[in-house]
Amino acid sequence: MVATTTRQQIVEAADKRFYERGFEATSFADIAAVVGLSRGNFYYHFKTKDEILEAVIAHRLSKTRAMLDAWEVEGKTPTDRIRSFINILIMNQAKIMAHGCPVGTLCNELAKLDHVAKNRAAELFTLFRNWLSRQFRDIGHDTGADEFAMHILMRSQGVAALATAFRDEAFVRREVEDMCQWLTAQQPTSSPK
Amino acid sequence: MVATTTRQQIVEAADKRFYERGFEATSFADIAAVVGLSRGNFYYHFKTKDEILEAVIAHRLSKTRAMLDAWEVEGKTPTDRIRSFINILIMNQAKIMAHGCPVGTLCNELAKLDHVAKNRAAELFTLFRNWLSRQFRDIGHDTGADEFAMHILMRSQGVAALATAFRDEAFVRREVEDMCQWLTAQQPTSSPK
DNA sequence: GTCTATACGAAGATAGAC
DNA sequence: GTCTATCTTCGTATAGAC
Repeated sequence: MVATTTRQQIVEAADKRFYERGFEATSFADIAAVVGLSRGNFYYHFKTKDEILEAVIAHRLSKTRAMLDAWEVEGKTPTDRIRSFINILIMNQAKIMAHGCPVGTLCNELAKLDHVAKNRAAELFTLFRNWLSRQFRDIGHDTGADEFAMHILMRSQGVAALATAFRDEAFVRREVEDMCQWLTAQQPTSSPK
Repeated sequence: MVATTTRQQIVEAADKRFYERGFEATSFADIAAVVGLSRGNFYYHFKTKDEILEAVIAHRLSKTRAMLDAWEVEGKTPTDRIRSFINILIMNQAKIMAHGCPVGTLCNELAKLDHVAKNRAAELFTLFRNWLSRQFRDIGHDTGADEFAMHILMRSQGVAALATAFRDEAFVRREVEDMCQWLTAQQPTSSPK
């Protein structure tokens, strides 16, 4: 068994609260209460709020890499793997309807605050972007793979945003279905040039 | 000339700050400083922050209605009018890259705060949705017009989100072009059934 | 490594003078 | 309708005891 350090607990609690409530709206007392720490002790682990944010982003980057690696192993074909990505919208539907996409909403908030960590948070997008790009290359798209990656990323962001505003499950299902159809249509023709 | 009331000035300053910095991150002092008011006097006009938010949303709804009405007059065909909508992504590119979509980011923030006004803010989306839906009906889509409206709304949200994160003008142009092509492809066949 | 106590400023909000 | 003064709460941050 892995002993969960206090630091880890703080990062996980902060991660959750930042996602559910937002970075600005989350206070130290808020996080400390979840972990069961006094506010004073908090500063032993993190000196400033920005330090916690950096730790949370690093934690999310690490979790995301692990998830992408898992999809790499599970999916038989690149197309299957991309479907894993699209399906997050279904898997996390309830959370997305309540709090939006964790990546998109964090990037938006940090952009507004013009926060030093805004580009660091965007690395989360880059992780997905590069992974998707590689899948499209593996399908056979020697050119345009990155454009395809951005397109599918864009769609998932759009669906998440409207899912939060309208909380319409049928809409989410429909758009996921449409994304999968689009994906199928992107298979390069097997006929020779 | 229209005498700008202090109340109007407050609403417009709050509107701008809420968009550029976010609702939570904007303080009374912040808005008061822009208008040139003391904090104390502020409360003569608005009792709570939520009251300002409601006034800002009402103001945005009114501005949006005026914009949609203008597009209605300017655009010769429904397709032209929908293009006006798509083109906001180009027109407001710089602002979107810095602060995201005003509607999407507000809805996201209020959803996280589980704020009483979150559904009120979503009415801004509904305005666009219904307007787009009507355009698609006018094109000739007796069924599915709302689905088309949601699809185009979804795409514009997705583009805005990634524009903020990556600040890539080429990406925005490419996706706008792709949306316009999609739109053209949605013209119902003129051939009889 | 964890606690209590405390400093400090910012923010929301109120009372009352002008 | 605008101001100053004031209150309270909260959030960030520090010092120092256990």
